[in-house]
Amino acid sequence: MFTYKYERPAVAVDCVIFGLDTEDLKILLIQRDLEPFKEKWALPGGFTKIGESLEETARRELFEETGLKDIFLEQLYTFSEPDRDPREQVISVSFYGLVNLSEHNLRASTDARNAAWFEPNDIPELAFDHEMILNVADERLKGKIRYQPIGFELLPKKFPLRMLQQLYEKILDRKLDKRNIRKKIMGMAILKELDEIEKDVSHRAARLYEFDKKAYKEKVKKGFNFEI
Amino acid sequence: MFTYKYERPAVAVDCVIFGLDTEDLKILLIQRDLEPFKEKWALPGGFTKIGESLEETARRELFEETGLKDIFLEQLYTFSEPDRDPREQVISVSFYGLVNLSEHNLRASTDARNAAWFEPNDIPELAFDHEMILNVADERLKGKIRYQPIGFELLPKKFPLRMLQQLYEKILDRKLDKRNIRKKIMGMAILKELDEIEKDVSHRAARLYEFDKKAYKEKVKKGFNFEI
DNA sequence: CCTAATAGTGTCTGATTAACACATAGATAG
DNA sequence: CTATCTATGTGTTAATCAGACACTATTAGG
Repeated sequence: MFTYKYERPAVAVDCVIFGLDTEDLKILLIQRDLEPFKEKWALPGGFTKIGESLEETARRELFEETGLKDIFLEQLYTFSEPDRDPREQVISVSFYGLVNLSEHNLRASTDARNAAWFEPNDIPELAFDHEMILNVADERLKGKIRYQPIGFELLPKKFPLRMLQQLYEKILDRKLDKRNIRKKIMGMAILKELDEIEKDVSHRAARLYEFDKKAYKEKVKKGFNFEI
Repeated sequence: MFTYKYERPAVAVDCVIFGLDTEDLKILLIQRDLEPFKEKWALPGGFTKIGESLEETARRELFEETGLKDIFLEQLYTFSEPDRDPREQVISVSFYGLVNLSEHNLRASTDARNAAWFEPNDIPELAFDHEMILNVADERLKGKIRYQPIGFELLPKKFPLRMLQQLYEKILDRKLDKRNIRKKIMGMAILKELDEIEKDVSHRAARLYEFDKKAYKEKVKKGFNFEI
């Protein structure tokens, strides 16, 4: 038991994890096994422990609840409406994360909680104010992906240009011209062309590329700005 | 006294307030009157109380410590390194704010704390990790001012176009062409031309304008994007 | 060998941005 | 009242960038 002179809110984190499989951009949810909102789906997360930073909390909870680790994770926003949790006042610091599903698998959860990927237009009713958090994350992703090369976090390490184009079409929600986007991205010189092509496709195989982080960072130092 | 089953961090807010006077973009600091860092300069802020949101905490502390109220204020980032406060673990949710000094005055502080405006290149050594918070706020302001019409928060209600140009030159730290920036901003049609001109200037007086928030919001609905 | 599917590639047009200079209004000083 | 000073206010041109657009090449599979 711990005693303080003044009343303190609890502090938790919630994570909005976007994952790209072969087709769609999905959202990672877990099913709650405790009250309140028992059985409801919710964002993965949990209470912070003394001695850890909030990002550490987020990564720990994410691993405990879903098995995901070593992923791209950034702070999103801190939610603090006094009544957002029916039990007592809980401040939630939210994070958003990006993973490519082909290289990160959900494992059977140690907490015996269901974890699953949901399509954006098939999200169940969520616990707490998690729908609002999800919306904020969605807007942030849409806004940020045009100015920061975070899209590559959603793609496999080696990817064909078609996949990059489809990703941007999905997130920005409009068609892009193949030639124009290739021109643009190749003009940036931040992709490494590999001596490898796709396998197991029933048509002409495309060349594979990978994001050249080193080249990107060098260019940023010289004033380069990513923009799609 | 309040008792909890698990140890909890304290939760505080810190505010980075940018103010524009006739000349420079300044930062609002207060001098601490308590340990730790007694006598040192720090960002205004304080601990949150149960029942209020963090933005409410920020506005309350800002008013108590500096007399400022009804200003533009947005959440910035949440800092949570376990050792950022030498007393115990304190999570700081930071906000940044914008005011124009000609229309908001610091009042004698009820807390008997010194509050004062500092030039960016004349900031004293700060308490805690406040220098880092300040840097994050600075970057956010630089990044955001190009895509959101928040610059008007720093200007008086009625301003000549020269002032707008100087503001952007100061924040973006480069010269802008008078004709080009006028063309751009007038092309947006988000300024109302007033039937008024500057007073008390020792040269030809310039026409005054004001930001037309209503027109701006209408345009945003129709897909307009502010950009300078 | 024929078909189906996707890869890969260049040009033109319109729009946007950046560079650039001078006449005018009003205040001040002699 | 005249000269000077300071800042206002205003268009054009050239360069660059973004968007529209269509065909040939490669591979797998039947």
